[in-house]
Amino acid sequence: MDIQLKRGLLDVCVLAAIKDEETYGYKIIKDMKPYIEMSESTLYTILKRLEAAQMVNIRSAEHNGRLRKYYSITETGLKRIDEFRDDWKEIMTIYRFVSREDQDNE
Amino acid sequence: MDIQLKRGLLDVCVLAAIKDEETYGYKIIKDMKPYIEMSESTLYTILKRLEAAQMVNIRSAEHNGRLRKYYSITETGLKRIDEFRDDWKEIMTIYRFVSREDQDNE
DNA sequence: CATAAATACTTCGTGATACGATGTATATCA
DNA sequence: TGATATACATCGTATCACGAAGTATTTATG
Repeated sequence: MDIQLKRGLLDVCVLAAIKDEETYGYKIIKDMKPYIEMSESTLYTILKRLEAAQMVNIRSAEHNGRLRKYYSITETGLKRIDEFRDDWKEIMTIYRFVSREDQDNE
Repeated sequence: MDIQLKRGLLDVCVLAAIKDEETYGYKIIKDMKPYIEMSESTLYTILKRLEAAQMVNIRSAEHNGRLRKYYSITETGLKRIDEFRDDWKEIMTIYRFVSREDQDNE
């Protein structure tokens, strides 16, 4: 998929992946793969950004002798998903504008 | 609307605005205003980009003593709109992923 | 046992691009 | 006369997705 088209989607996708359960970076990438793909460098950048915006909480915990960072969503993060649903209405309007057929032919 | 969300949409919106009739920059902005807003600097950058990609043709003509640049869409430009429709299917999948409700509550 | 692959996270540099600010120039309107 | 609309252009900046590369451990695979 076009990289520019992904830009407004990725943040909210990651939030959606975290929404239901505390999870960690590597798992997020695998969970989202059927829907949208992103590189590791992208994901960890996004997670940092979401933390700075206080949309996720981070907890470090040992797993198999290694530290793993677990992410959970915050109220602000949930609000962000709701806002996306509002944006979606605008996007649908745009989509109809772009994909409309000419009145005359067909 | 979130600036990042617009990024993949703007190019194809401009193409859609040009699709039906030869038009010019200032008019495009006004035509699209109900659907999506963009600054003039953004629009003219996009038009240049679309020209470089041979998705639009440019014709300069005098209007009221001033030069005005008229844009029309090319085959490549029409193809770009079609490709966007394919991308749209992926976007819908992503939307469903983001906006799904939890299975348990509600 | 050695080597490869998977897991897990990090840092760095780059390229694409939307925008505000600013500039230029003419026409129209109050 | 001054403001507003029309019409296009240039420049610098901030955001951000990505590939490349690095670190380190665990788990196959031969």
